Amino acid sequence: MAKQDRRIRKTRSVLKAALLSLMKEKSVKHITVKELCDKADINRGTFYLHYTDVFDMLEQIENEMFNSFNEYLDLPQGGEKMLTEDKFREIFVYVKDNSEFCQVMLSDRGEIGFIRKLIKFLHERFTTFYGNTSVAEHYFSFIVYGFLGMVENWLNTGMKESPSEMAFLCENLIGNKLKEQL
Amino acid sequence: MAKQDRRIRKTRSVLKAALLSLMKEKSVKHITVKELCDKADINRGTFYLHYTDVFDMLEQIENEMFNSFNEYLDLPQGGEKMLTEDKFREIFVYVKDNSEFCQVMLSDRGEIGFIRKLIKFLHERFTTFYGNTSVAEHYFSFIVYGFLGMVENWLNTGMKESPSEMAFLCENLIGNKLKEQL
DNA sequence: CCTATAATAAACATAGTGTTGATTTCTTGA
DNA sequence: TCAAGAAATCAACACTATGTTTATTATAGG
Repeated sequence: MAKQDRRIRKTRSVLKAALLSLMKEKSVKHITVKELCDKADINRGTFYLHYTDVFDMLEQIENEMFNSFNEYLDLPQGGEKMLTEDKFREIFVYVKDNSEFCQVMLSDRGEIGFIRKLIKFLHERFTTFYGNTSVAEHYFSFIVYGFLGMVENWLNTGMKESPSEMAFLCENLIGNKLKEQL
Repeated sequence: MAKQDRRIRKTRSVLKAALLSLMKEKSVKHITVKELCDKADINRGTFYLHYTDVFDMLEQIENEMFNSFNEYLDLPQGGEKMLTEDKFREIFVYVKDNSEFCQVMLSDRGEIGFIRKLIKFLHERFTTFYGNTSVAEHYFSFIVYGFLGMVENWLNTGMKESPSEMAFLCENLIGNKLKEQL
């Protein structure tokens, strides 16, 4: 897709900043188009040129984020996509670079669609280890959600460990110990 | 608390049914007080005698659910509260008995506050196994989220396994293998 | 049966919504 | 650099849902 008009980029960017800022104070469900536009100093009519409502806007932002996340990860299409320690590290780097956004979106001010998209995203990029029995599926869900839990905990405890350290923990836990045991 | 007036119970119950029913069609964020009351055949003014808005209503329902869940689980106050296989089974029984509600609330039509409350609930009722180092905290989050993942997967695949079977899987995974390994 | 209280009905001001048309400002590429 | 096209603004609009109030009716429970 061609690069879009600078005015469009600017409008969306300032609206995005305003939304993120408001979401630090209150849940997205209580944010109105009016106050968002006031905050961003954007004509309300302009908002409707881009989005249908606040939730639609958040969803578009989420989708952009997942697209950039996907490009960044650069996993081979089709074939085996099991995450290696390197890929785990890249994920933690990405999360750290977007920590402000991720933290808000995973908090109770966010919107459940983000978590659902994230689980789906991870689910598609982890590889099942142990066939496709229903038990294996349960274990697999356990691992995917568990990984999300570690990311969330890392974010909420100030990201004290480096991405490499976190990747090591993940590889150790998911890639080795669980694999041996299950 | 004393048992409340039958009319109150009836009003709330019919509103709750209407909300759940609407949430099967659309996300809670798009449900208005008006359509909810129309569906429930309740005067809109009556709604405001009980709740401030749809989100407030959902939150009250969530809280009632967690209170009943907590009573049902009947864990000893204060002391060690590590979940045993028996308790795991009880959780799956409870989820099954409330599967309609749980499924909607965990879907993208639900509200993120429910997941946050649920994680918090589980977090408080699992016992940490390995001290309180930051690494242990990460593993602990992994387990709590992982458990939620298994519950969600079980719900979304038609609850084919019995609660006892699921409890066995959990105990095996969380109580034994991970404990030995970490 | 009586009293208290919950639910109803109707009306109201208000705020936010979503859209429109005319106008101004800005961007881009020739 | 300038012209054409597109985006943003502004003001106005009808509309819908909100939240509250008042008077009235219905019902629960002692």
